[in-house]
Amino acid sequence: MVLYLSSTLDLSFAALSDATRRGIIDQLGRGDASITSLADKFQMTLTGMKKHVQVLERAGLVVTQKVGRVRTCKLGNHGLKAEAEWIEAHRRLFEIRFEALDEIIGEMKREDSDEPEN
Amino acid sequence: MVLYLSSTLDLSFAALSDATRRGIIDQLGRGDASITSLADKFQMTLTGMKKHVQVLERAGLVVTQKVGRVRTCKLGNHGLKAEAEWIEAHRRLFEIRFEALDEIIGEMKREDSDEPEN
DNA sequence: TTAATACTGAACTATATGGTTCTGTATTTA
DNA sequence: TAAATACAGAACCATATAGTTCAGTATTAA
Repeated sequence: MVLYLSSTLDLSFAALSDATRRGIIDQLGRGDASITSLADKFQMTLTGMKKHVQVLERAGLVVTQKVGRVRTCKLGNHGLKAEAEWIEAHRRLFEIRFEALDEIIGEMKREDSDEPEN
Repeated sequence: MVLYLSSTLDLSFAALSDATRRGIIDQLGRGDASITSLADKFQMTLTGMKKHVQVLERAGLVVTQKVGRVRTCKLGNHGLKAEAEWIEAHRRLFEIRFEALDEIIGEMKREDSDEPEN
């Protein structure tokens, strides 16, 4: 289980690290969209938007298809499963650290109340 | 709920987009570590490791403290909550798209079986 | 007190990101 | 057929990342 050898996580987390791209995902959740309509919505040049879409595509989060002169973008069949799993597994890890900390604090308090109040 | 205006998600997802940094988090889950020990573990120069730790620190995932000449790194009280929430919310979004797709496929099949087999 | 350790910071390299403009091409629409 | 639309791609810019080396400082150990 060598989680840190996955380059798909590299690509998807990198894709999600930009607010515009997270916004594109939100938007595509409401319905498919052309590059132009996304560029309008996010006030960006067509070329700029195309690059964002490419980053999302490389990560498998978005798929596109060109029909005629319009390239339509939609959410991919990615599902964010591996990402959710990584995050959940490591949330537990962070929690464990705090539980350990709580124990230490608990012990300190117990020791404290054991001591005679002089 | 303008999710795409959060720069904390930018920082944390960017921090998580590198395999070495995800590995550092794994390692710190097993116990606190100095920059040197992490550099050894990940076969990297001290300076290179310090940069990775700084990225994790900026994202709040790791905290460090220098005692004497040793800087000790530990997991921060971050908890990956916002990240988990974003991912979970959007997993549902991807699922909805597929449910919609399933419906379409279902309809296609029904239409198919409705048609006389000629 | 000298030597080793652990870091800090500057400087450099190569590559990626996030954006632009400008030019060209294919497809529609009028 | 001519004009408008939608994109593709090259080139450029500034900044960030991922790494290095090299020189310095502060601690600790011998």
